[in-house]
Amino acid sequence: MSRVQAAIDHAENSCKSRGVKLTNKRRQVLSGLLQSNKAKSAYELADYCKDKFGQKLPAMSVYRILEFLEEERLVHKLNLANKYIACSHITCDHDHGISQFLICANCQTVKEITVKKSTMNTLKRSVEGAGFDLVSPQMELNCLCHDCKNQAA
Amino acid sequence: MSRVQAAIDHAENSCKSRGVKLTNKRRQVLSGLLQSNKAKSAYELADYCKDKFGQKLPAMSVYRILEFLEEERLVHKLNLANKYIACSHITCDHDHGISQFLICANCQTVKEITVKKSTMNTLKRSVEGAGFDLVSPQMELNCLCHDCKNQAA
DNA sequence: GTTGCTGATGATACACCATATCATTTTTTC
DNA sequence: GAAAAAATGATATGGTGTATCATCAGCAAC
Repeated sequence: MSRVQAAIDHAENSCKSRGVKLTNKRRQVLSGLLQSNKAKSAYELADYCKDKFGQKLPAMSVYRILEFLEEERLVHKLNLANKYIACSHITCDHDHGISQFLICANCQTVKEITVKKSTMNTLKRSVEGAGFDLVSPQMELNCLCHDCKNQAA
Repeated sequence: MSRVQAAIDHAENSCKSRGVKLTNKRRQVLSGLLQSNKAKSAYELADYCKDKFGQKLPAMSVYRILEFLEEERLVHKLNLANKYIACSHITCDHDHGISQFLICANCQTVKEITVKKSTMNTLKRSVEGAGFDLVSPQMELNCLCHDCKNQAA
């Protein structure tokens, strides 16, 4: 079974156990995100669904679907790029730590990493010392992946 | 002399020594950013200039001016919020470290802090271990300032 | 001083991301 | 199978940003 199919099956079960429905359209959008490791915009996903499944999908619906998938913790929104990616831990059963996103500014490839708790705690203390609270310890870091870096060189 | 005026004078000298011109419009946009500590969008700055100086300023010009001010290291662009702020170190003569931005998700107040070098190095190593390079070690952190947090409570 | 160059600004059009609103369809539930 | 709820469609609009071409201001050289 493909990695994508495995993730979708997992998502299906997760939704069922939470009493919500992974409808056909929602599955299509999720698969669009799963089949690559690049971040995609809502409009790109609408195009993907039209091309791949032959069904026109209005942008409005894609946004609603992405919102649903976010609530179910199946996708993440990357505010830095205004794009979306599948959560890389869909198939994990265990609770996972806080994700940090490395976004390649050139090719949009995204890698989800976990930063050591102690580093995040240090950061948190700096922030609180300045009179602010982190809304979410999820950071988005503007990067270049090594492929793009080597190409540029 | 007001804090704003001091910063503008400093910017003026800095531009002169770099052989570029801080024109009237550029000064107006910069003053729009300096007179508050909130992040502002290009369009908000255009409105500000129109209201305050009675001169219509097309968005296109504001973007060009912001680009100029960024190159002169007088302002920062916050990609997370699609807004801009004046650099909080305009009036410093010394070179300063890498800035991290705390952005209040509610009121757009921005605080520019410096994180310890060792913390940033740890982060950098994590990123490089994942096959990416930081384009810029400038992070933008989605926060709530304590004022907004207390209001919400 | 006027010719021509350069840098700065204006005007217009357009692309992309996102949401508001109301209509329609599909699915549940009884 | 009718009423209620959930999901999706259609349309309009707003915010951010860029591409492109035109115009204007300052300045150098003759």
